Amino acid sequence: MSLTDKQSASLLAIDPKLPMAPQIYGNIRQSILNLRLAPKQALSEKELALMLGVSRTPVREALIKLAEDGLVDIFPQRGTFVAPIRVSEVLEAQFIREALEMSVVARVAELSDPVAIARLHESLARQKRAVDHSDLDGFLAEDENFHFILSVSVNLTRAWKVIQNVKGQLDRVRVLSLPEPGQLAALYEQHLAIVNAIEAGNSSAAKRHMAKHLQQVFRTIESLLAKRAEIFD
Amino acid sequence: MSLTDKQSASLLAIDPKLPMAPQIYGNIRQSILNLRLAPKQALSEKELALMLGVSRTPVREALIKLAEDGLVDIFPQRGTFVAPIRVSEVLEAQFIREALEMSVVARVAELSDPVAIARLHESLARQKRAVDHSDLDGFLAEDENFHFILSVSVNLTRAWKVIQNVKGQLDRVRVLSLPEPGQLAALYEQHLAIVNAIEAGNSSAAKRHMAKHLQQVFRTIESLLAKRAEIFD
DNA sequence: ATTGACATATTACCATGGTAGTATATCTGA
DNA sequence: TCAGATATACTACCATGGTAATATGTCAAT
Repeated sequence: MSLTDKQSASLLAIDPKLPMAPQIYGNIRQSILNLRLAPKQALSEKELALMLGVSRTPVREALIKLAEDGLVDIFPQRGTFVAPIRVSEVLEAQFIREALEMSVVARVAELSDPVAIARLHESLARQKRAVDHSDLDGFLAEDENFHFILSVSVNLTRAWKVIQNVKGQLDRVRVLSLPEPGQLAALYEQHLAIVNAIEAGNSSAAKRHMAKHLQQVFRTIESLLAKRAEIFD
Repeated sequence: MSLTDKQSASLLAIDPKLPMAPQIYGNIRQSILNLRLAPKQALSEKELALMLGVSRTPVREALIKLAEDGLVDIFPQRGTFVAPIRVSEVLEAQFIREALEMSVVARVAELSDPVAIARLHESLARQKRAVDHSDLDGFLAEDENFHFILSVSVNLTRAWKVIQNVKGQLDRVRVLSLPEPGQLAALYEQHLAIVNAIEAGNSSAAKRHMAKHLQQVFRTIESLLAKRAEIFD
């Protein structure tokens, strides 16, 4: 199927004053993560450039970065395709994220910075509102922000970049399971437990709750493998 | 100072049959890591392309990737420069590497795969030879391989990529301290302790030795900050 | 001597054309 | 009907030219 058929609406928001390559990257990335661009869908430089109203060069740069994220596969002289969801890569992304975020949250608990804790509580309040309104997109954005606050509060911006990169593989799986009832509330409760452990300065409890939180993905994969086999490779 | 003056010899090994951008990336990266390209040195697309006998496009792609690694700073419409060694980024790279490699080595110890253990012993033997011959470059290559074996033996190739990326920040510091006498032998002993813990299936001991091993960088930074202040920012 | 305005040079960024390599469709021969 | 050869279309990759933004050097005015 051609890209143009299904995609023309969402990919048009490019501000010509700002650097184009990062905008294009974010644009395509979002479309891949929410599965509007399906796994194995072909992505041609030329067609994307035409749709976005830019030249092929910044599109190419965006695709290269997506390939490093493992979200697209580039086959030289053959084509570029949205990467299928590979279970092994999802599990590895989970491994990396868990290793990093457990170390991060331990450090946050050790420092026990009041400003950071206040920010986390503000985030929790916004999450609660999203849960109560069943605002899925709002919750997802705030979930991202919650984990961002954790890393940045202990000055680990590079670690956050790594987490964010591998998180792409996980988000693509999670978006398939989150609409199920009760999921959002469960995630909120886990975040709350993490913050409570941080506030108590209990780093080992913080790590334990974080691990439990992140390992949600295992249950998700299991149930999806049966239902949506076609999007896996 | 111009690039052309000091760099013409080392940057010329480009094979035109293979994709150029990755070759250029590795080429420049190596030169930055061994400090032949000094921190704050200007790198212009045009000049690098001229020296390497290629066009500016693949050079640009290589520089973008190096910027993501934090090894160069790109200032749009102003110039691209070798990044100064920023202590905060070195420490964060250390944090990330430690979090990941401790989780990796724990998994290696839990699996206790005989093939992996054999490979690690072979690597140790090569390291021993390099130490006995005071072969610095040989040891560095085998050190890289040793850590590579750990990740790959438990199928964590993406984790290895992340480790390798952040390791750049650490290598640039380490290359300044490694020629000191006794350093190589100490690293070998630490590798040996790690393998022994793995062989015993003792994952917590493996983690402990790995942490001690990696934290060598703290002592290095301390001694360098005094002696070579000009390469820090 | 110092400051401000202006001209020049240099930069990264984007657009676009050319090329070698690969897949697919079409044709040929049995 | 089907296998193999050929032509066509498509791809990512590289080369190169144009452009707006920034830095630097020059010179006049005070």
